[in-house]
Amino acid sequence: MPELPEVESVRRQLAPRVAGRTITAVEVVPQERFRAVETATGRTIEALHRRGKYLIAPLDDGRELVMHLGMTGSFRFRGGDDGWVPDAYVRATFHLDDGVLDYRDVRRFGRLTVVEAGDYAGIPTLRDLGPEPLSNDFTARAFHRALSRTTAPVKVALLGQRLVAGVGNIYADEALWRARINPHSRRVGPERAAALWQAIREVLAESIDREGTTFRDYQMVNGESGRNADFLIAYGQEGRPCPRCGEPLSKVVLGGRGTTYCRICQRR
DNA sequence: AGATCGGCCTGGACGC
DNA sequence: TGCGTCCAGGCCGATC
Repeated sequence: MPELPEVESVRRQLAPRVAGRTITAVEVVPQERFRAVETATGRTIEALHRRGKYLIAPLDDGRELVMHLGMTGSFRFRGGDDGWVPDAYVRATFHLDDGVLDYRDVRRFGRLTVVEAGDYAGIPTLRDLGPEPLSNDFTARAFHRALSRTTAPVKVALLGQRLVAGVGNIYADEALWRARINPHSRRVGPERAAALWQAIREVLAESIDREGTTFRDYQMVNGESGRNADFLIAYGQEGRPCPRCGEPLSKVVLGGRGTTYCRICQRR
């Protein structure tokens, strides 16, 4: 499940290979979630940016190719030495002036679309996206204010993308464990908010350094896995002893998402 | 307007 | 072995 560190790792591998390249042809399965992608034909990709879990490629005509990997999306180049051969799960293919790039997505939760630059009216999560957690726009003070304005459980609020961009189920559980905050909490005071702010930045930065977490499906452009899975303390670790207090970690469903936490040292 | 919930989608794990 | 059921979850749209 690509979250910010995984998408950033993809961006870092993809950017040098697509920036400045011209799209000579596009093949894409006809689906609403791939709307207007074929109109990128003939355009040159100027750069590759990331906002939250979205990849955004400005084109040379004032539009942007916006990409979201969903749960199982990945990009792979043909003809490299990584052994990639297109399979039945390729949903789109970009023919570039110097190579062929496949978009593969088993579960089809991903999305590719072309919009006027900055016009995200049709992509509500991107339109309403919160600050980049590793930028100076993300401050503990503003994070606490934003948290105070919502009544949802803090875990659900973190997944909403409006308080902060790019946090998904893995890093929400990791950050809440690190900050000792109960995922059900609907009120988080300034000190605990500051601890969570710090924990979010730490878990994301550490995972980027390890090129992301491969738990099931995530793979990089070169087909390799991220190295952060071995360092997960909470996500997917239910029943294992909490490294702080030894209590077996509990699993509940919160906001429709599996949530693993320590009921002792993340007490409400 | 914000909170909540079901649907999308498919492979893999599990039970019988 | 094979079949059925459940689970994973980011986002979106409908409903409360």
